[in-house]
Amino acid sequence: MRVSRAQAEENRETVINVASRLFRERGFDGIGLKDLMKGAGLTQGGFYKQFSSKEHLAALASSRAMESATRRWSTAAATSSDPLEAVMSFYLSMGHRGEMADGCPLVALGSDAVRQSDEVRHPFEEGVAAHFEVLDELMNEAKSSNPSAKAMTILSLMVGAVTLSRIMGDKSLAEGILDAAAEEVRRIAHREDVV
Amino acid sequence: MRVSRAQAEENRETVINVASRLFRERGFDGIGLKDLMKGAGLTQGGFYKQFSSKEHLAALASSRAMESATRRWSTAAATSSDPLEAVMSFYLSMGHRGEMADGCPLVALGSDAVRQSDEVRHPFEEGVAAHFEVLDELMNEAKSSNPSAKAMTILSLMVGAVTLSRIMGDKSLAEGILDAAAEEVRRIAHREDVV
DNA sequence: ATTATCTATAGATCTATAGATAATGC
DNA sequence: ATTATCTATAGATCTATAGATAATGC
Repeated sequence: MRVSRAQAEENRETVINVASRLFRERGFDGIGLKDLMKGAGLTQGGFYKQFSSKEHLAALASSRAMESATRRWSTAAATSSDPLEAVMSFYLSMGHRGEMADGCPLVALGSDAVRQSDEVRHPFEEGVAAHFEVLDELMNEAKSSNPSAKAMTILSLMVGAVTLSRIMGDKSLAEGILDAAAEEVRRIAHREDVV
Repeated sequence: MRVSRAQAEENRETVINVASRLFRERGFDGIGLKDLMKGAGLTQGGFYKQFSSKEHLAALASSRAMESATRRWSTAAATSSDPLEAVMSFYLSMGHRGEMADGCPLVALGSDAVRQSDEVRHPFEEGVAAHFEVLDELMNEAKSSNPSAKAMTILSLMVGAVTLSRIMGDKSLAEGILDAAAEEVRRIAHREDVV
């Protein structure tokens, strides 16, 4: 029954990773501890030896999901000659629209996050700030402690577009929303700043 | 105990209205039938004489919330000399950011709606289409069966901006996101279409 | 000896139903 | 007589806890 300390740590990580997917797929209230633990190949009873509460796991899972999303943005940006196109080509795609579990947590859980405790909402807030930074870097915006208006606008547009796209059952309309957003992001990013 | 038929119908309407507020405030899973009925001054037991299931009430409440949101847009547009500014001045405001229960259902329940049954998701889909139409009318876009790219872009941006604004605890950043979105909406709406 | 995980369960809460109650409507 | 709403409850599920089990770690 007992496993090695290394295995136990690995199990804990697996639970967090599974939770980060399942919360995005079904919502914080849409999945219970029994199924979360089962997803990691464990049983419910061990949960409270690993985590202090479901809420705490939600915070850890949200944090991990947002970090993974930020990493996906900066990796795409770093490995392409056109960083913005690289980000848009996965984010504003029908593939991303259809993939809840591995997609952007801001889209999958944005409206839920607002209703959660500060402990759970905070990772989303940090993640948004991190996304702003990636955007400002890839657009070569002047370094500042505050995000640029461009970065705030582009992220709002991208998050909103995927959200609306998922709501629309009509596939061609869903795709139209993503394409319209992509075209607009290009204009915003390439516009010269005027003072 | 029994009330008149007219009063019964009025009670049913009250339950739907209360639900449309409470679902936005706490999420579909965040409130039970007991509290929903109590919000209308009734008890839990009468619920199933009025509605076939909680899910059905969620569909009715979502439909009502989206209709009310669409009406708010068209009323604002119809009673101002600058329709777009009228819509933006309430939608992209800190007041709207802080008011979950009466605010836009797309922001309050957007990510939840995607996970719900078609019966519940459908009112959101209809509501998005209705918002597109209001936007195209107030921008005097050529009448078409499909929404314009401008309408799709503007709604995506506005929904995304309020969502991110609610996630950010930092008030001045939250306001910055709304202001940046407003400025961009103006540019998009006033841009001449180029072919 | 310690401890990671298991089975089992307490206690709360949730949706849905059954049947009683008391007013309306014919 | 009908029926809108009430009280009461069934049955499922959820979070959290208790204590048993069997492997690790010293």
